[in-house]
This record gives sequence, C-alpha cells and structure tokens, in this order.
Amino acid sequence: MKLSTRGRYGLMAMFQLALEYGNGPIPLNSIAEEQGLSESYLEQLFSTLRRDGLINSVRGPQGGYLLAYDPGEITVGQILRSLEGDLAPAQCVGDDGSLDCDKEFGCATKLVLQRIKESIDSVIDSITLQDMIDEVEKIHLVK
Amino acid sequence: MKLSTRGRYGLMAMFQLALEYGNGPIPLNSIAEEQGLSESYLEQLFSTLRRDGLINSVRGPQGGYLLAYDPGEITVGQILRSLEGDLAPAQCVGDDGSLDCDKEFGCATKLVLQRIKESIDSVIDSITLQDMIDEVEKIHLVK
DNA sequence: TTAAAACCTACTAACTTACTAGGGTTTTCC
DNA sequence: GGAAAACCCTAGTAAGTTAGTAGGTTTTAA
Repeated sequence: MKLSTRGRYGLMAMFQLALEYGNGPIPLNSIAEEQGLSESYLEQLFSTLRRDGLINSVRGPQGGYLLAYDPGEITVGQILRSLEGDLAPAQCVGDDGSLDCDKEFGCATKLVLQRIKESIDSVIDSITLQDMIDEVEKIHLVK
Repeated sequence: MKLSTRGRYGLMAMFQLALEYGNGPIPLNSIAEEQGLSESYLEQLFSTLRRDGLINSVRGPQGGYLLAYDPGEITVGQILRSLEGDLAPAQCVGDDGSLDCDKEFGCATKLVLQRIKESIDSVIDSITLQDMIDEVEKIHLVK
C-alpha cells in the first residue's frame, strides 16, 4: 500500500511550483535541485502532468513550468491520480468499473475495500496546494 | 497504492473462518476451495496470521484453523497489518518512526501523507469481522 | 548563432510479487 | 503401529513493476 515515488516526487514538485506561483515559468533543474530529485526523472513526471492539463510549459531559455491554475484550484487528488492512476486498494473497486472477481455482489471484502477507497478519496480531494502552503506557514508561525 | 494479494486473500480467508466460527477447526483445503485460492499460498498467509496470534491451528486429521478470538474482536486492521505490514502510504509516516527524508519537520507532503494514513487506519481499525458478516447479511435480506 | 531549456524515446538494473515445489512433522483414526 | 490428513517450513523462480539513466531533438530568448 505504498505510494510510488512518482506520486510522492510529483507532489513535492507541484508544491514547489505552487510556492512560486505568479513568478513566471520555473525551470526543471531549479525544482529538481530544490527538492533533491533527479532532473530527468522529474521530466517524465512533468510530461504526464502537462498532458493532464495541470501544468503549462514554456520552451526555450527563461522557460520552465508553471501551474495551469491557481494553487487553490488544484487538489492533491488530481496530482496523485495523474501520476499514479486510480488510488483504489484493489482493481475490483477501481474507477474504471472493471471487476476481476465474479462474486461482485455482496462480497464482504469488496465492501471493506470500497470503504478504504472512499476514505482515501475524500482526503486527497479535499486538500489543495493552497491548503498545503497554508498549513506549512501555520507551523512555522507557531514555531 | 494497491493492496497485495496477501492482504486481500488473507482477508477473504479470515472472513470465511469468521462465518464458520464455532464449528471447530476448518481445514485449509476447504477454505482454499471456497474462496478459489491456492492452498499452499494460503498456507503461508495463515502461518503469518498464526504467528501474530489471530488464528489457532489444530494438527492431524479433522484438524484445521480457527479464529483465536470472537469475530467481533478481530479487526480488518489487525489482519491487514499482519499480512502487509504497516499500511502507511510512505515510509516517512510509518509506525516505526523511521524517516528517510531529512526535512521531517514542516514538510508539506508529509503532512498530506499523514492525513491519508490516518484516514486509512481509522477505517480498517473500526471494522471487525463481525461487522463484515452483518453487512453482507443485511444486503442479502434486502435483496 | 549560441545556449538554455523543454521534449521524447528507449533501455536497464534492482526489487517485489505471487506463487510453486518439495520436503518435513504432528496428530488421530483404524 | 501404520497410514493418512493436516499443519509446518524453506527455497527457488518467472513475471512484472519501479526508479531511474542515457542520449538525442526541438524551440526560443538574447
């Protein structure tokens, strides 16, 4: 039940973009360095995020990446689903509705898995990048 | 973020044991057949569950496995943690307190991962095998 | 025209998963 | 006391996934 590095790194990088929202395009190498990640690996993640419309890119010198929307309008759920696919704990409760077991109706285990999925979804869909910024700032104020 | 077959199969098998709770030891092959699972693979899962004290075993003919406690006292969380280990979405929010990233304090991503973990934990720790039985029965009554 | 940057594709080593195989060992029935 | 039923244990392994690396092409500001 671990998140892969795709989701984790992607979330870290998107948070970085959110922090610098409004400053124009941010080059990959600065994000990679800031977060301690491999640049060419991050590139692949950004390619996915771009295809899914969460970020925009600007080519050429002084180019880079920037959020496609306001940090308050991008949720953790959108980011994780883009990079990891559906966050269901098993295929039989996945969004695509494909079931790989026959006794789909009244399967006790499926009911449990569904509850797990719903609770994950409700968390990740309720947190925006802006929320992440606010929360970290709150902690540093208290400190 | 998928559960492995260990957790899924184990949960299915434990549910079966719960259904037959009170009928004495249930042989492995009958559980394997009932749920459509490989017997020798299930054996390994049961060995883990036994070491963790969730089931008891009886050797010899007429032997088999049985729940160590009442179905109402065994939670999905106990079963999944026994078979899958900690259900944290990343090491840095795992129960063992081991952190693999340096900026543990005030890391925005970590705060999100922690929320995910808490929500998973709260679901799996609140559902017992008895709850699973009750829920399935309710569905079949309505039907 | 040079350099900085995004963009794209292919490859690969290491790891994990989901088993299978094949022996024990213990218990009970006859 | 023999045989069978069942648990018990270890090792191996094919397939798939992950987490990258490598190396090139295209775009564009200066």
